[in-house]
Amino acid sequence: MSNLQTHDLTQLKTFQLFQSLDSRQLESMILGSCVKYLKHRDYFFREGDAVKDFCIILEGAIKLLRHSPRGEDIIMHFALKGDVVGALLMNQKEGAIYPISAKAMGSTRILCIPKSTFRQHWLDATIQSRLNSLLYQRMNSIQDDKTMSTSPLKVRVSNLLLKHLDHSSDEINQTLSIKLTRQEIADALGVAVESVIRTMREMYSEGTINKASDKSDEVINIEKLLKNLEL
Amino acid sequence: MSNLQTHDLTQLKTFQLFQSLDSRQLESMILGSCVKYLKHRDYFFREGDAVKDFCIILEGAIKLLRHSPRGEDIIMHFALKGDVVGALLMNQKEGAIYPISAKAMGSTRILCIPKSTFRQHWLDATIQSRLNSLLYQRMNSIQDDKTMSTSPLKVRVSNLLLKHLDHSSDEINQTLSIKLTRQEIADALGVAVESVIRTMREMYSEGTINKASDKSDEVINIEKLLKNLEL
DNA sequence: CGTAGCCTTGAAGGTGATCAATGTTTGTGG
DNA sequence: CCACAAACATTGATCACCTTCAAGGCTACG
Repeated sequence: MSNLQTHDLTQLKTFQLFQSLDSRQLESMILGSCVKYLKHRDYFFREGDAVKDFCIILEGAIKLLRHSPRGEDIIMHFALKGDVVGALLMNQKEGAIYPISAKAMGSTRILCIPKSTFRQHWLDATIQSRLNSLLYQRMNSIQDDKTMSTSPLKVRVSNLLLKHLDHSSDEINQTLSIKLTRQEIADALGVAVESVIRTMREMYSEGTINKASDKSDEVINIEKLLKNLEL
Repeated sequence: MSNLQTHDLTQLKTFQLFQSLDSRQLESMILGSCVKYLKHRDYFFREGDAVKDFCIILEGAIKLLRHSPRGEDIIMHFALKGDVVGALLMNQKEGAIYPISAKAMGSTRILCIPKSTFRQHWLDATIQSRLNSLLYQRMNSIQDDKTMSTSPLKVRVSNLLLKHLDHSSDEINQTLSIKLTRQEIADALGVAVESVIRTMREMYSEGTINKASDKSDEVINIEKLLKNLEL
Protein backbone atom coordinates (compact mmCIF):
# COMPACT_ATOMS: atom_id res chain seq x y z
CA MET A 1 0.00 0.00 0.00
CA SER A 2 1.36 3.41 -0.89
CA ASN A 3 0.49 6.79 -2.27
CA LEU A 4 -0.15 7.90 -5.77
CA GLN A 5 2.89 8.89 -7.83
CA THR A 6 2.93 11.74 -10.32
CA HIS A 7 3.19 9.42 -13.27
CA ASP A 8 0.17 7.52 -12.02
CA LEU A 9 -1.79 10.73 -12.15
CA THR A 10 -0.67 11.29 -15.70
CA GLN A 11 -1.76 7.78 -16.54
CA LEU A 12 -5.16 8.23 -14.96
CA LYS A 13 -5.84 11.09 -17.31
CA THR A 14 -5.40 8.81 -20.28
CA PHE A 15 -8.23 6.54 -19.15
CA GLN A 16 -11.58 6.88 -20.86
CA LEU A 17 -13.28 7.64 -17.58
CA PHE A 18 -11.18 10.69 -16.82
CA GLN A 19 -10.75 12.13 -20.32
CA SER A 20 -10.50 15.92 -20.30
CA LEU A 21 -11.48 16.48 -16.71
CA ASP A 22 -9.77 19.39 -15.01
CA SER A 23 -7.15 18.50 -12.43
CA ARG A 24 -9.18 19.81 -9.53
CA GLN A 25 -12.04 17.49 -10.29
CA LEU A 26 -9.75 14.55 -10.84
CA GLU A 27 -8.06 15.13 -7.52
CA SER A 28 -11.34 15.33 -5.68
CA MET A 29 -12.38 12.03 -7.24
CA ILE A 30 -9.43 10.18 -5.77
CA LEU A 31 -9.55 11.70 -2.31
CA GLY A 32 -8.48 9.21 0.33
CA SER A 33 -7.41 6.69 -2.27
CA CYS A 34 -4.26 4.61 -2.14
CA VAL A 35 -2.28 2.41 -4.48
CA LYS A 36 -2.27 -1.30 -3.69
CA TYR A 37 -0.22 -4.11 -5.12
CA LEU A 38 -1.93 -7.43 -5.55
CA LYS A 39 0.00 -10.62 -6.12
CA HIS A 40 -1.16 -13.32 -8.50
CA ARG A 41 -4.36 -14.85 -7.13
CA ASP A 42 -4.82 -12.24 -4.38
CA TYR A 43 -8.39 -11.13 -3.89
CA PHE A 44 -9.34 -7.47 -4.04
CA PHE A 45 -12.67 -8.48 -2.55
CA ARG A 46 -14.63 -11.67 -2.15
CA GLU A 47 -18.23 -12.59 -2.83
CA GLY A 48 -20.10 -11.90 0.39
CA ASP A 49 -17.70 -9.31 1.88
CA ALA A 50 -19.20 -6.03 3.04
CA VAL A 51 -18.85 -3.36 0.37
CA LYS A 52 -16.10 -0.94 1.32
CA ASP A 53 -14.32 0.42 -1.71
CA PHE A 54 -13.78 0.06 -5.43
CA CYS A 55 -10.73 0.44 -7.66
CA ILE A 56 -9.24 1.43 -10.95
CA ILE A 57 -6.67 -0.89 -12.49
CA LEU A 58 -3.35 0.85 -13.07
CA GLU A 59 -1.42 -2.20 -14.21
CA GLY A 60 -2.25 -5.87 -14.63
CA ALA A 61 -5.63 -7.53 -14.69
CA ILE A 62 -8.42 -8.68 -12.38
CA LYS A 63 -10.97 -11.38 -13.04
CA LEU A 64 -14.50 -11.08 -11.71
CA LEU A 65 -15.91 -14.41 -10.77
CA ARG A 66 -18.55 -16.29 -8.86
CA HIS A 67 -18.57 -19.58 -7.16
CA SER A 68 -21.05 -21.99 -8.68
CA PRO A 69 -23.07 -24.28 -6.40
CA ARG A 70 -20.82 -27.17 -7.44
CA GLY A 71 -17.53 -25.60 -6.50
CA GLU A 72 -16.44 -24.41 -9.92
CA ASP A 73 -15.49 -20.83 -10.58
CA ILE A 74 -17.45 -18.98 -13.21
CA ILE A 75 -15.64 -15.97 -14.63
CA MET A 76 -17.88 -13.05 -15.56
CA HIS A 77 -15.38 -10.54 -16.81
CA PHE A 78 -11.70 -9.88 -17.29
CA ALA A 79 -10.94 -6.31 -16.18
CA LEU A 80 -7.82 -4.76 -17.70
CA LYS A 81 -5.85 -1.57 -17.27
CA GLY A 82 -8.15 1.45 -17.01
CA ASP A 83 -11.14 -0.63 -16.01
CA VAL A 84 -13.18 0.24 -12.95
CA VAL A 85 -14.01 -2.60 -10.60
CA GLY A 86 -16.91 -2.44 -8.16
CA ALA A 87 -18.13 1.09 -8.86
CA LEU A 88 -21.70 0.00 -9.51
CA LEU A 89 -21.90 -1.15 -5.92
CA MET A 90 -21.11 2.19 -4.40
CA ASN A 91 -24.69 3.38 -4.93
CA GLN A 92 -26.14 0.47 -3.01
CA LYS A 93 -27.57 0.85 0.48
CA GLU A 94 -25.49 0.50 3.61
CA GLY A 95 -24.73 -3.08 4.49
CA ALA A 96 -24.56 -4.26 0.90
CA ILE A 97 -22.21 -7.11 0.05
CA TYR A 98 -20.15 -7.82 -3.05
CA PRO A 99 -22.10 -10.22 -5.27
CA ILE A 100 -18.90 -11.38 -6.92
CA SER A 101 -15.20 -11.91 -6.21
CA ALA A 102 -12.35 -9.91 -7.74
CA LYS A 103 -9.08 -11.84 -8.09
CA ALA A 104 -5.79 -10.59 -9.46
CA MET A 105 -4.22 -12.23 -12.51
CA GLY A 106 -0.49 -11.80 -12.15
CA SER A 107 1.00 -8.83 -10.26
CA THR A 108 -1.50 -6.06 -10.39
CA ARG A 109 -1.41 -2.43 -9.28
CA ILE A 110 -4.68 -0.76 -8.44
CA LEU A 111 -5.89 2.57 -7.19
CA CYS A 112 -8.25 1.82 -4.36
CA ILE A 113 -10.95 4.43 -3.68
CA PRO A 114 -13.22 4.51 -0.62
CA LYS A 115 -16.98 4.46 -0.93
CA SER A 116 -17.30 7.86 0.76
CA THR A 117 -15.29 9.55 -1.97
CA PHE A 118 -17.53 8.00 -4.58
CA ARG A 119 -20.60 9.34 -2.87
CA GLN A 120 -19.18 12.81 -2.49
CA HIS A 121 -17.38 13.32 -5.76
CA TRP A 122 -18.55 10.81 -8.33
CA LEU A 123 -22.24 11.62 -8.39
CA ASP A 124 -21.68 14.00 -11.22
CA ALA A 125 -23.67 13.74 -14.43
CA THR A 126 -20.63 13.43 -16.70
CA ILE A 127 -18.97 10.77 -14.60
CA GLN A 128 -22.10 8.77 -14.10
CA SER A 129 -22.74 8.84 -17.78
CA ARG A 130 -19.23 7.57 -18.48
CA LEU A 131 -19.65 4.83 -15.93
CA ASN A 132 -22.83 3.91 -17.75
CA SER A 133 -20.83 3.70 -20.91
CA LEU A 134 -18.33 1.28 -19.37
CA LEU A 135 -21.17 -0.73 -17.99
CA TYR A 136 -22.87 -0.75 -21.32
CA GLN A 137 -19.80 -2.27 -22.91
CA ARG A 138 -19.57 -4.94 -20.28
CA MET A 139 -23.26 -5.72 -20.63
CA ASN A 140 -22.89 -5.96 -24.36
CA SER A 141 -20.02 -8.35 -24.06
CA ILE A 142 -21.98 -10.61 -21.73
CA GLN A 143 -24.86 -10.55 -24.15
CA ASP A 144 -22.56 -11.49 -27.01
CA ASP A 145 -21.50 -14.51 -25.02
CA LYS A 146 -25.06 -15.48 -24.33
CA THR A 147 -25.98 -15.11 -27.98
CA MET A 148 -23.43 -17.79 -28.78
CA SER A 149 -24.46 -20.13 -26.01
CA THR A 150 -25.98 -22.56 -28.48
CA SER A 151 -22.98 -22.57 -30.81
CA PRO A 152 -20.41 -25.36 -30.73
CA LEU A 153 -17.52 -24.90 -28.36
CA LYS A 154 -15.03 -24.05 -31.07
CA VAL A 155 -17.05 -21.00 -32.05
CA ARG A 156 -17.35 -19.87 -28.47
CA VAL A 157 -13.65 -20.27 -27.79
CA SER A 158 -12.88 -18.36 -30.99
CA ASN A 159 -15.17 -15.57 -29.92
CA LEU A 160 -13.54 -15.35 -26.52
CA LEU A 161 -10.06 -15.19 -28.02
CA LEU A 162 -11.20 -12.56 -30.49
CA LYS A 163 -12.46 -10.35 -27.70
CA HIS A 164 -9.08 -10.43 -26.02
CA LEU A 165 -6.81 -9.92 -28.98
CA ASP A 166 -4.29 -7.18 -28.54
CA HIS A 167 -5.16 -4.79 -31.31
CA SER A 168 -1.95 -2.79 -30.99
CA SER A 169 -0.33 -4.90 -33.68
CA ASP A 170 -2.50 -5.08 -36.78
CA GLU A 171 -0.71 -8.09 -38.18
CA ILE A 172 -2.43 -11.27 -39.17
CA ASN A 173 -0.78 -12.98 -36.25
CA GLN A 174 -1.87 -11.42 -33.03
CA THR A 175 -1.35 -12.10 -29.35
CA LEU A 176 -3.75 -11.83 -26.45
CA SER A 177 -3.78 -8.79 -24.19
CA ILE A 178 -3.79 -11.07 -21.15
CA LYS A 179 -2.43 -14.54 -20.78
CA LEU A 180 -5.35 -16.90 -20.24
CA THR A 181 -4.97 -20.40 -18.92
CA ARG A 182 -7.13 -23.19 -20.34
CA GLN A 183 -8.77 -23.33 -16.97
CA GLU A 184 -9.71 -19.67 -17.17
CA ILE A 185 -11.11 -20.03 -20.66
CA ALA A 186 -13.17 -22.95 -19.43
CA ASP A 187 -14.37 -20.99 -16.41
CA ALA A 188 -15.31 -18.03 -18.58
CA LEU A 189 -17.34 -20.21 -20.93
CA GLY A 190 -18.81 -22.40 -18.24
CA VAL A 191 -17.48 -25.66 -19.67
CA ALA A 192 -15.04 -28.37 -18.56
CA VAL A 193 -11.30 -27.75 -18.94
CA GLU A 194 -10.87 -30.96 -20.86
CA SER A 195 -13.29 -29.76 -23.51
CA VAL A 196 -11.36 -26.53 -23.95
CA ILE A 197 -8.11 -28.43 -24.25
CA ARG A 198 -9.47 -30.75 -26.91
CA THR A 199 -10.99 -27.88 -28.83
CA MET A 200 -7.81 -25.84 -28.76
CA ARG A 201 -5.73 -28.83 -29.75
CA GLU A 202 -7.82 -28.95 -32.86
CA MET A 203 -7.30 -25.23 -33.43
CA TYR A 204 -3.56 -25.88 -33.21
CA SER A 205 -3.69 -28.53 -35.85
CA GLU A 206 -5.61 -26.17 -38.13
CA GLY A 207 -3.04 -23.45 -37.61
CA THR A 208 -5.47 -21.03 -35.96
CA ILE A 209 -3.25 -21.03 -32.89
CA ASN A 210 0.53 -21.34 -33.10
CA LYS A 211 3.43 -21.44 -30.71
CA ALA A 212 5.35 -18.17 -30.63
CA SER A 213 8.95 -18.48 -31.79
CA ASP A 214 10.52 -17.25 -28.57
CA LYS A 215 8.58 -18.35 -25.53
CA SER A 216 5.64 -20.39 -24.38
CA ASP A 217 3.34 -17.66 -25.63
CA GLU A 218 0.67 -18.34 -28.18
CA VAL A 219 0.02 -16.52 -31.41
CA ILE A 220 -3.32 -16.41 -33.14
CA ASN A 221 -3.95 -16.30 -36.84
CA ILE A 222 -6.79 -13.87 -37.04
CA GLU A 223 -7.97 -14.83 -40.50
CA LYS A 224 -8.47 -18.44 -39.53
CA LEU A 225 -10.04 -17.36 -36.28
CA LEU A 226 -12.65 -15.27 -38.06
CA LYS A 227 -13.41 -18.18 -40.34
CA ASN A 228 -14.45 -20.16 -37.26
CA LEU A 229 -16.98 -17.51 -36.40
CA GLU A 230 -18.81 -17.55 -39.70
CA LEU A 231 -21.87 -19.76 -39.76
CA MET B 1 -50.14 7.00 -30.00
CA SER B 2 -51.60 9.47 -27.56
CA ASN B 3 -50.83 11.76 -24.70
CA LEU B 4 -50.21 11.03 -21.10
CA GLN B 5 -53.26 10.79 -18.86
CA THR B 6 -53.37 12.09 -15.31
CA HIS B 7 -53.53 8.63 -13.84
CA ASP B 8 -50.44 7.67 -15.84
CA LEU B 9 -48.59 10.48 -14.13
CA THR B 10 -49.71 9.20 -10.77
CA GLN B 11 -48.50 5.76 -11.73
CA LEU B 12 -45.12 7.03 -12.86
CA LYS B 13 -44.52 8.42 -9.39
CA THR B 14 -44.87 4.97 -7.93
CA PHE B 15 -41.97 3.62 -9.97
CA GLN B 16 -38.62 3.18 -8.29
CA LEU B 17 -36.96 5.50 -10.78
CA PHE B 18 -39.16 8.48 -9.99
CA GLN B 19 -39.60 8.01 -6.24
CA SER B 20 -39.98 11.32 -4.42
CA LEU B 21 -39.04 13.59 -7.28
CA ASP B 22 -40.87 16.91 -7.38
CA SER B 23 -43.49 17.31 -10.10
CA ARG B 24 -41.51 19.93 -11.98
CA GLN B 25 -38.56 17.61 -12.42
CA LEU B 26 -40.75 14.69 -13.38
CA GLU B 27 -42.49 16.76 -16.01
CA SER B 28 -39.24 17.92 -17.51
CA MET B 29 -38.07 14.32 -17.72
CA ILE B 30 -40.99 13.32 -19.91
CA LEU B 31 -40.94 16.33 -22.22
CA GLY B 32 -41.96 15.40 -25.74
CA SER B 33 -42.91 11.89 -24.69
CA CYS B 34 -45.98 10.04 -25.83
CA VAL B 35 -47.88 6.94 -24.88
CA LYS B 36 -47.81 4.09 -27.36
CA TYR B 37 -49.74 0.89 -27.49
CA LEU B 38 -47.92 -2.19 -28.70
CA LYS B 39 -49.75 -5.32 -29.75
CA HIS B 40 -48.49 -8.79 -28.97
CA ARG B 41 -45.24 -9.37 -30.89
CA ASP B 42 -44.90 -5.74 -32.02
CA TYR B 43 -41.37 -4.44 -31.88
CA PHE B 44 -40.53 -1.27 -29.97
CA PHE B 45 -37.19 -1.33 -31.72
CA ARG B 46 -35.12 -3.88 -33.62
CA GLU B 47 -31.49 -4.92 -33.44
CA GLY B 48 -29.69 -2.68 -35.92
CA ASP B 49 -32.16 0.22 -35.99
CA ALA B 50 -30.80 3.71 -35.41
CA VAL B 51 -31.20 4.73 -31.77
CA LYS B 52 -34.03 7.22 -31.43
CA ASP B 53 -35.81 6.88 -28.15
CA PHE B 54 -36.32 4.76 -25.07
CA CYS B 55 -39.35 3.93 -22.97
CA ILE B 56 -40.85 3.14 -19.62
CA ILE B 57 -43.34 0.30 -19.41
CA LEU B 58 -46.71 1.45 -18.11
CA GLU B 59 -48.53 -1.83 -18.59
CA GLY B 60 -47.60 -5.22 -19.97
CA ALA B 61 -44.14 -6.60 -20.71
CA ILE B 62 -41.35 -6.41 -23.25
CA LYS B 63 -38.73 -9.02 -23.97
CA LEU B 64 -35.23 -8.00 -24.97
CA LEU B 65 -33.71 -10.43 -27.39
CA ARG B 66 -31.03 -11.05 -29.97
CA HIS B 67 -30.92 -13.12 -33.06
CA SER B 68 -28.36 -15.90 -32.87
CA PRO B 69 -26.28 -16.74 -35.95
CA ARG B 70 -28.45 -19.80 -36.46
CA GLY B 71 -31.81 -18.09 -36.55
CA GLU B 72 -32.88 -18.74 -32.99
CA ASP B 73 -33.94 -15.96 -30.67
CA ILE B 74 -32.02 -15.55 -27.47
CA ILE B 75 -33.89 -13.68 -24.77
CA MET B 76 -31.73 -11.50 -22.54
CA HIS B 77 -34.30 -9.98 -20.25
CA PHE B 78 -38.00 -9.74 -19.52
CA ALA B 79 -38.87 -6.12 -18.76
CA LEU B 80 -42.02 -5.57 -16.72
CA LYS B 81 -44.11 -2.63 -15.56
CA GLY B 82 -41.91 0.21 -14.33
CA ASP B 83 -38.86 -1.05 -16.17
CA VAL B 84 -36.86 1.25 -18.41
CA VAL B 85 -35.96 -0.08 -21.84
CA GLY B 86 -33.12 1.35 -23.87
CA ALA B 87 -31.99 4.14 -21.54
CA LEU B 88 -28.39 2.96 -21.49
CA LEU B 89 -28.16 3.72 -25.18
CA MET B 90 -29.08 7.36 -24.89
CA ASN B 91 -25.54 8.24 -23.84
CA GLN B 92 -24.01 6.67 -26.92
CA LYS B 93 -22.64 8.76 -29.77
CA GLU B 94 -24.74 9.90 -32.71
CA GLY B 95 -25.39 7.16 -35.21
CA ALA B 96 -25.47 4.38 -32.63
CA ILE B 97 -27.73 1.40 -33.29
CA TYR B 98 -29.72 -0.78 -30.94
CA PRO B 99 -27.70 -3.90 -30.13
CA ILE B 100 -30.84 -5.81 -29.26
CA SER B 101 -34.52 -6.04 -30.16
CA ALA B 102 -37.42 -5.13 -27.89
CA LYS B 103 -40.62 -7.07 -28.54
CA ALA B 104 -43.94 -6.73 -26.75
CA MET B 105 -45.43 -9.70 -24.89
CA GLY B 106 -49.20 -9.25 -25.03
CA SER B 107 -50.78 -5.80 -25.27
CA THR B 108 -48.37 -3.36 -23.78
CA ARG B 109 -48.57 0.33 -23.01
CA ILE B 110 -45.37 2.32 -22.90
CA LEU B 111 -44.26 5.87 -22.38
CA CYS B 112 -41.91 6.65 -25.19
CA ILE B 113 -39.30 9.34 -24.52
CA PRO B 114 -37.06 10.95 -27.15
CA LYS B 115 -33.29 10.89 -26.88
CA SER B 116 -33.10 14.68 -26.72
CA THR B 117 -35.13 14.78 -23.52
CA PHE B 118 -32.83 12.24 -21.97
CA ARG B 119 -29.82 14.33 -22.80
CA GLN B 120 -31.35 17.49 -21.46
CA HIS B 121 -33.13 16.30 -18.37
CA TRP B 122 -31.86 12.89 -17.32
CA LEU B 123 -28.19 13.70 -16.85
CA ASP B 124 -28.80 14.38 -13.23
CA ALA B 125 -26.79 12.67 -10.53
CA THR B 126 -29.80 11.21 -8.71
CA ILE B 127 -31.40 9.85 -11.86
CA GLN B 128 -28.20 8.43 -13.23
CA SER B 129 -27.53 6.74 -9.98
CA ARG B 130 -31.01 5.20 -10.01
CA LEU B 131 -30.52 4.04 -13.56
CA ASN B 132 -27.30 2.44 -12.38
CA SER B 133 -29.27 0.67 -9.74
CA LEU B 134 -31.70 -0.77 -12.27
CA LEU B 135 -28.81 -1.78 -14.43
CA TYR B 136 -27.07 -3.35 -11.51
CA GLN B 137 -30.10 -5.52 -10.86
CA ARG B 138 -30.27 -6.62 -14.46
CA MET B 139 -26.56 -7.35 -14.51
CA ASN B 140 -26.89 -9.38 -11.37
CA SER B 141 -29.68 -11.41 -12.79
CA ILE B 142 -27.68 -12.19 -15.92
CA GLN B 143 -24.76 -13.23 -13.75
CA ASP B 144 -27.02 -15.49 -11.72
CA ASP B 145 -28.00 -17.22 -14.93
CA LYS B 146 -24.44 -17.62 -15.98
CA THR B 147 -23.49 -19.04 -12.61
CA MET B 148 -25.95 -21.84 -13.21
CA SER B 149 -24.86 -22.50 -16.76
CA THR B 150 -23.26 -25.81 -15.78
CA SER B 151 -26.23 -27.03 -13.77
CA PRO B 152 -28.69 -29.52 -15.23
CA LEU B 153 -31.62 -28.08 -17.11
CA LYS B 154 -34.11 -28.73 -14.34
CA VAL B 155 -32.19 -26.47 -12.00
CA ARG B 156 -31.96 -23.73 -14.58
CA VAL B 157 -35.65 -23.87 -15.38
CA SER B 158 -36.45 -23.78 -11.67
CA ASN B 159 -34.25 -20.76 -11.23
CA LEU B 160 -35.92 -18.95 -14.11
CA LEU B 161 -39.37 -19.66 -12.74
CA LEU B 162 -38.30 -18.52 -9.29
CA LYS B 163 -37.15 -15.18 -10.66
CA HIS B 164 -40.53 -14.55 -12.18
CA LEU B 165 -42.78 -15.63 -9.35
CA ASP B 166 -45.37 -13.09 -8.42
CA HIS B 167 -44.56 -12.33 -4.82
CA SER B 168 -47.82 -10.54 -4.17
CA SER B 169 -49.33 -13.74 -2.80
CA ASP B 170 -47.13 -15.33 -0.20
CA GLU B 171 -48.83 -18.67 -0.44
CA ILE B 172 -47.02 -21.89 -1.13
CA ASN B 173 -48.65 -22.00 -4.52
CA GLN B 174 -47.63 -19.03 -6.58
CA THR B 175 -48.17 -17.87 -10.13
CA LEU B 176 -45.80 -16.13 -12.50
CA SER B 177 -45.89 -12.39 -13.00
CA ILE B 178 -45.83 -12.90 -16.78
CA LYS B 179 -47.09 -15.78 -18.81
CA LEU B 180 -44.11 -17.51 -20.39
CA THR B 181 -44.42 -19.94 -23.26
CA ARG B 182 -42.17 -23.02 -23.35
CA GLN B 183 -40.54 -21.43 -26.36
CA GLU B 184 -39.71 -18.31 -24.38
CA ILE B 185 -38.29 -20.29 -21.50
CA ALA B 186 -36.15 -22.19 -23.99
CA ASP B 187 -35.02 -18.96 -25.66
CA ALA B 188 -34.15 -17.39 -22.33
CA LEU B 189 -32.04 -20.39 -21.34
CA GLY B 190 -30.52 -20.96 -24.75
CA VAL B 191 -31.78 -24.53 -25.08
CA ALA B 192 -34.16 -26.43 -27.37
CA VAL B 193 -37.91 -26.21 -26.76
CA GLU B 194 -38.19 -29.96 -26.64
CA SER B 195 -35.78 -30.10 -23.72
CA VAL B 196 -37.81 -27.56 -21.78
CA ILE B 197 -40.99 -29.48 -22.46
CA ARG B 198 -39.52 -32.75 -21.25
CA THR B 199 -38.07 -31.11 -18.15
CA MET B 200 -41.31 -29.39 -17.26
CA ARG B 201 -43.28 -32.55 -17.84
CA GLU B 202 -41.15 -34.11 -15.17
CA MET B 203 -41.78 -31.14 -12.88
CA TYR B 204 -45.49 -31.71 -13.41
CA SER B 205 -45.25 -35.32 -12.37
CA GLU B 206 -43.39 -34.29 -9.23
CA GLY B 207 -46.05 -31.73 -8.39
CA THR B 208 -43.73 -28.74 -8.65
CA ILE B 209 -45.98 -27.34 -11.34
CA ASN B 210 -49.74 -27.82 -11.35
CA LYS B 211 -52.65 -26.82 -13.50
CA ALA B 212 -54.67 -23.99 -12.02
CA SER B 213 -58.21 -24.92 -11.17
CA ASP B 214 -59.86 -22.31 -13.37
CA LYS B 215 -57.89 -21.69 -16.52
CA SER B 216 -54.94 -22.91 -18.52
CA ASP B 217 -52.66 -21.06 -16.11
CA GLU B 218 -50.00 -22.83 -14.18
CA VAL B 219 -49.37 -22.78 -10.47
CA ILE B 220 -46.03 -23.42 -8.89
CA ASN B 221 -45.38 -25.10 -5.58
CA ILE B 222 -42.60 -22.96 -4.22
CA GLU B 223 -41.39 -25.46 -1.65
CA LYS B 224 -40.78 -28.13 -4.25
CA LEU B 225 -39.28 -25.55 -6.56
CA LEU B 226 -36.72 -24.50 -3.97
CA LYS B 227 -35.85 -28.14 -3.39
CA ASN B 228 -34.76 -28.33 -7.03
CA LEU B 229 -32.32 -25.50 -6.47
CA GLU B 230 -30.47 -27.07 -3.60
CA LEU B 231 -27.31 -28.90 -4.57
C1' DC C 1 12.21 -31.96 -2.71
C1' DG C 2 7.64 -31.87 -2.44
C1' DT C 3 3.42 -29.51 -3.11
C1' DA C 4 0.14 -26.84 -5.79
C1' DG C 5 -1.76 -25.43 -9.90
C1' DC C 6 -2.30 -26.29 -14.46
C1' DC C 7 -2.15 -29.32 -18.63
C1' DT C 8 -3.02 -33.60 -21.12
C1' DT C 9 -4.93 -38.00 -22.64
C1' DG C 10 -8.21 -41.83 -22.95
C1' DA C 11 -12.44 -44.34 -22.07
C1' DA C 12 -17.21 -44.38 -20.89
C1' DG C 13 -21.57 -42.22 -20.29
C1' DG C 14 -25.30 -38.93 -20.22
C1' DT C 15 -27.69 -34.77 -21.24
C1' DG C 16 -29.65 -32.25 -24.37
C1' DA C 17 -29.84 -31.49 -29.64
C1' DT C 18 -31.85 -32.74 -33.84
C1' DC C 19 -35.26 -34.46 -36.94
C1' DA C 20 -39.76 -35.69 -38.12
C1' DA C 21 -44.44 -36.08 -37.38
C1' DT C 22 -48.67 -34.62 -35.16
C1' DG C 23 -51.76 -32.14 -32.07
C1' DT C 24 -53.49 -27.79 -30.06
C1' DT C 25 -54.56 -23.01 -29.77
C1' DT C 26 -55.13 -18.48 -31.52
C1' DG C 27 -55.99 -15.12 -34.69
C1' DT C 28 -57.34 -13.50 -39.45
C1' DG C 29 -59.98 -12.81 -43.53
C1' DG C 30 -63.56 -14.25 -46.57
C1' DC D 1 -69.06 -18.45 -38.54
C1' DC D 2 -65.93 -21.24 -40.90
C1' DA D 3 -61.52 -22.14 -43.00
C1' DC D 4 -56.87 -21.56 -42.93
C1' DA D 5 -52.51 -20.09 -41.39
C1' DA D 6 -49.24 -19.25 -37.82
C1' DA D 7 -47.43 -19.94 -33.49
C1' DC D 8 -46.89 -22.98 -29.91
C1' DA D 9 -46.90 -27.76 -27.67
C1' DT D 10 -45.85 -32.63 -27.63
C1' DT D 11 -43.81 -37.17 -28.46
C1' DG D 12 -40.46 -40.62 -29.97
C1' DA D 13 -36.11 -42.12 -31.99
C1' DT D 14 -31.45 -41.32 -32.78
C1' DC D 15 -27.09 -39.16 -32.22
C1' DA D 16 -23.34 -35.81 -31.15
C1' DC D 17 -21.09 -33.12 -28.08
C1' DC D 18 -19.51 -32.34 -23.97
C1' DT D 19 -18.94 -34.16 -19.16
C1' DT D 20 -17.07 -37.10 -15.90
C1' DC D 21 -13.64 -39.97 -14.00
C1' DA D 22 -9.08 -41.65 -13.60
C1' DA D 23 -4.36 -41.38 -14.22
C1' DG D 24 -0.26 -39.11 -15.15
C1' DG D 25 2.95 -35.25 -16.60
C1' DC D 26 4.86 -30.64 -16.46
C1' DT D 27 6.42 -26.31 -14.27
C1' DA D 28 6.93 -22.98 -10.70
C1' DC D 29 7.91 -21.98 -6.14
C1' DG D 30 8.74 -22.06 -1.11
